[in-house]
Amino acid sequence: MKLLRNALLETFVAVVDCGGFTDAQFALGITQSAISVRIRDLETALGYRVCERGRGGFRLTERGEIAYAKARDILRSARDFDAELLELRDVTTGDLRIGVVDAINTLADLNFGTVLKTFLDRSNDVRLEIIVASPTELTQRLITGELHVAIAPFRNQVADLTYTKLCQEEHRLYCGRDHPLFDLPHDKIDLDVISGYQICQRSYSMLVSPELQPTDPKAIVANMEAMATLIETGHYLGPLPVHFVESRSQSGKLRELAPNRLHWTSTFYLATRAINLHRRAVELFVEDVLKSRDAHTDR
Amino acid sequence: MKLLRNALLETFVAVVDCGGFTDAQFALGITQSAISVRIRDLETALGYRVCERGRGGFRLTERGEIAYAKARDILRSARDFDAELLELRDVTTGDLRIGVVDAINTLADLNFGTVLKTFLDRSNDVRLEIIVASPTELTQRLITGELHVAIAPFRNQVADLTYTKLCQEEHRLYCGRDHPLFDLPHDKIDLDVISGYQICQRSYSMLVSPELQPTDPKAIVANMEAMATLIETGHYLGPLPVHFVESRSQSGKLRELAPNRLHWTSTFYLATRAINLHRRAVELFVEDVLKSRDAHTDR
DNA sequence: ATGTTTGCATGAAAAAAATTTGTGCAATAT
DNA sequence: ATATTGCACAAATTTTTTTCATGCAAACAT
Repeated sequence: MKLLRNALLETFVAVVDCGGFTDAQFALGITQSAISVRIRDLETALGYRVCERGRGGFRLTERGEIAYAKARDILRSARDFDAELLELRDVTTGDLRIGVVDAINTLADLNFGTVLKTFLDRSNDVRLEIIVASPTELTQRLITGELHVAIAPFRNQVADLTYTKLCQEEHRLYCGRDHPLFDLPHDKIDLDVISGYQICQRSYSMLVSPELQPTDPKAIVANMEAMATLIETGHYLGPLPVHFVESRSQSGKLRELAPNRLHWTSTFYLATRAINLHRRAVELFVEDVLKSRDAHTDR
Repeated sequence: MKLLRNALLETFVAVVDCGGFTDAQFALGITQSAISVRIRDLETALGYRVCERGRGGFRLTERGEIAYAKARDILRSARDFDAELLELRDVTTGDLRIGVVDAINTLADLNFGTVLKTFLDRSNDVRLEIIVASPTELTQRLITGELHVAIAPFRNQVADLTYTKLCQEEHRLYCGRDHPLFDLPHDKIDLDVISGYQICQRSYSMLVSPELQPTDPKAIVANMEAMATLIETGHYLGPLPVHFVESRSQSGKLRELAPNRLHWTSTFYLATRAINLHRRAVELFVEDVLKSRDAHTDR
């Protein structure tokens, strides 16, 4: 059911997403002719052309770009609005837009997969959307309402959001099989030795201790897989979450460096805007996350 | 033109505002019968009853109350959305919702009336809405988007809003004709004498100096007129803006107390959310306010 | 009590709006 | 040159919305 539907805007967004009228037919379930009329009506109402189309290809106009962005936003709000009104009865429905950082699957203490399963097992008709991004970006998207909840190691917490501590993640420094340090005895490896080599940085985190912070890192990655790949080249040292290394049974390909001295923990939080808790779907998901957390800490 | 119109919700809100179907006919320009069908459709879509109606009177249900509040909010957003898209061509249109504190008309350095006149003289088709409330309330409404701009002596400024200094307002302490202090010579009046009498407080401001702050004030008002009225009873002393007293030619009815020692100034700011400046109407209004301010400070 | 008025519901008819069908046109690909 | 693709448009059709006419029940007046 759609309460705050709007054919014109939905058509516009669908057409842009499909890159033209022809494909949007199937997405919208109406004929190309109807689409043509709708876009014409939209443009008449707005008083300007939103896109160039025809055999020459499909392209948004300058104003069309702005209108598209705004239209997508308002349609998202409209979906959330619908969900809020519908959830006044007891059904759980609407969007649930979750943001996470990457490599969260193997975080045992969180057990993201199980949480999702628990949530979905209620057999509700929630439309799930999972976005992977950096903590900074997740914060931004929470504020704009693009996300309902996010799970990440939030370092700088903003006032508009509420954070709930979830679990710890342990990071250690690794090197690959081809790296000079791979076969060196433990007692020969100290901070001085390590700091002689290139360290690959995580773009959004400041995990590595200050003394190892290279002034001008030669490699920066925004993804855990990419970090592991770079380390495996043997050209870089780099920090990785322990659970990530173990789960990939890469133990043979990577070596921990100075495990006693070099390990950092980052704290994972669940973040959300208070207003989102009015949404039943959000409330239930948060409940599931916390239940999972407590199940782990109780042991 | 309405782009993101929604007949069902608009009908619902209109019906609530009109207190029933019969009056809403004229507000909406459709027959009572059509309204009946629309409300029925809305309730079918939502799955619950939003209001009780009939000869017994009109009353929102519990869920209806919530739905009404949400519907009004989303319709407001929808109007703003329309305006944003329409203003991509060069017309200035849509809502302009301005918040001010009371007794702002006589604030000469601001000249609110002239600013409004300047704005309206552009003969645009902006729907103006002016809300009078306390600074705290104005701040709240700016954040929720209920207001686009506000002019008030904002004391605690929040991060989400941007403030621009406008002008100063001078306050002094006054007493009414029937007050014991009205005829006392100047040199007999000092802080000690004054603090022996009841002082009427402005509910939202902390203007009166700490030493005169009664621990348990006997009178609190949230309105300048009310403050003046109370002072005129002769039972209270109270602070008033100088321009306010002068403009009402109340000079004879009120007396300044210790004008040299007891005067406070509050600073007026223009506040807005950065996002609102995307609206042409808002941008132009802000421009007008600042132009008026500069015209005064230049002299 | 009884009749009247008020406020809303409902079915049928009418009006309005949106969609499909069928076709044409222009730019591109073959 | 011919076929194809992507869209526009007019007429016909379907769907939705509104009005009209009427009914009903609760409140009100007498």
